[in-house]
Amino acid sequence: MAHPTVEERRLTARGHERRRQLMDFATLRFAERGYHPTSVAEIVQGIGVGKGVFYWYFSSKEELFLEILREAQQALRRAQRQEIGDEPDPLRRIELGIRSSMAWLDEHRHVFNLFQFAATEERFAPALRRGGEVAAADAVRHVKEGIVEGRIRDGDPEVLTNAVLGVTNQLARVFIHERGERGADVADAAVAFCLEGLLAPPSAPPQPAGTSPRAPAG
Amino acid sequence: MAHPTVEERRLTARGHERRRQLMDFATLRFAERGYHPTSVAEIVQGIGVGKGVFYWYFSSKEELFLEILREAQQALRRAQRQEIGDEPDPLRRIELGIRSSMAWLDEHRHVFNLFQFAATEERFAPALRRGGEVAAADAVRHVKEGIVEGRIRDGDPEVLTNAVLGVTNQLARVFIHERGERGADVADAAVAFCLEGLLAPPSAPPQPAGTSPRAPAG
DNA sequence: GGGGGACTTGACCGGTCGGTCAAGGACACC
DNA sequence: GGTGTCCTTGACCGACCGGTCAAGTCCCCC
Repeated sequence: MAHPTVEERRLTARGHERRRQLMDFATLRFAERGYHPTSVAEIVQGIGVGKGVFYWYFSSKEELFLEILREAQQALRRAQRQEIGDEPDPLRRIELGIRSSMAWLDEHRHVFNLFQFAATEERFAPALRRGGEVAAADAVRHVKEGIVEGRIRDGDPEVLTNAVLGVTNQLARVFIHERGERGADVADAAVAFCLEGLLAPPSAPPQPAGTSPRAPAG
Repeated sequence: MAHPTVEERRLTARGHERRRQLMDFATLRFAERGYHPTSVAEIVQGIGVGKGVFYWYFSSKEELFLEILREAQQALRRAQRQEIGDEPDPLRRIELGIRSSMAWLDEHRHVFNLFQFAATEERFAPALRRGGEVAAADAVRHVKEGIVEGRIRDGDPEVLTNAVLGVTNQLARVFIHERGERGADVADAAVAFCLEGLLAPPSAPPQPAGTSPRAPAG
């Protein structure tokens, strides 16, 4: 056989570098312009190489996208694990999960669109879901523990977990991705909402309309 | 001029029917297979007409998509307005907003992917955002009122609103769109989470580990 | 019946896209 | 200088796609 399969090709250091270069550039383009509108020709032109280079490192455009997806999910998950460490408190683990996700999405803003797009196309949705479910399973465990300990109110752990994920995603998308705010600040808000919800604490009885709406004592 | 522009064409009843047929079928296909992988040829074949029919009713595939998007946003918003009516209580308005969104997304499951996809492509994102911001602005008003009345805890109204939207979207996507559960049930969970958050009510002091995690008295 | 506008057909076109491949470096090691 | 492996080139290909249009058909109204 003339050539080995792309998958079983042994790359030199220079080869790995090119591969990285292709993946990074493609990620940017996919995120900015979308997967389909970004052609292979555009990608190779962007880093100034011939088309053959692309197909030396990836067997298809689709495979490249799946690879990018896989790597991003892995990295996000790794960031979470590292931040959570061996924290024993389940509530605190959830908080750390939110904060690390926000931080990671803050640096890597561009991958947001990729996740979002992947969910909308038959070919990519399964891969995205597989990764997402694995990550969600971790969080569900923390929630379950929290319920058992009586720290988290009773309810379906999967529902609660997804609610937390929803808050995190939406706040990240709107305030980090669209408005460019700092991840740490957004994380504070997300944590507060997830823990306390909307309601004002019952210790402060409902005030008659017209009183100062802000914190009373500065 | 031989033909009027598509936009200024006067349609008979039969014409409106065809237009509906095209939009409905295209919506399904776009949702199932994605916008780009769905060709115009596929759409017209699906309803058994020639290609010219498509371009009699729409000036381009892109315009069709934008039209579908616009209509869906309008319908969702209308459903919300109708449900909320003139309810005076801001918290209840938020709740009704969540419930009506869930109900609408329950019947129209397919449009979910369209919104998601639209956000990932340059050409469609602005249109999506415009519609989304208008709808969000309503919700922000309710939250602000709730804060003023002391019913909602202090915080940036936009953040709180987006958190609620995030919960709604995520729960709708996972439990309605992916798992096919009933909208009403999912709405209950979403409302509960948004109001109360994760934490167990402080009235019940943290129990020593090992006690019954479920409601104590059935 | 005939005139005209609403609608339909489907072959056709230009262009682009993902992917191939024969050929040719670059570099290492003998 | 020869040999082999890793890498690169870019013209080329077949397929498909969005969009056009000349030629109809249908049907209502005079």
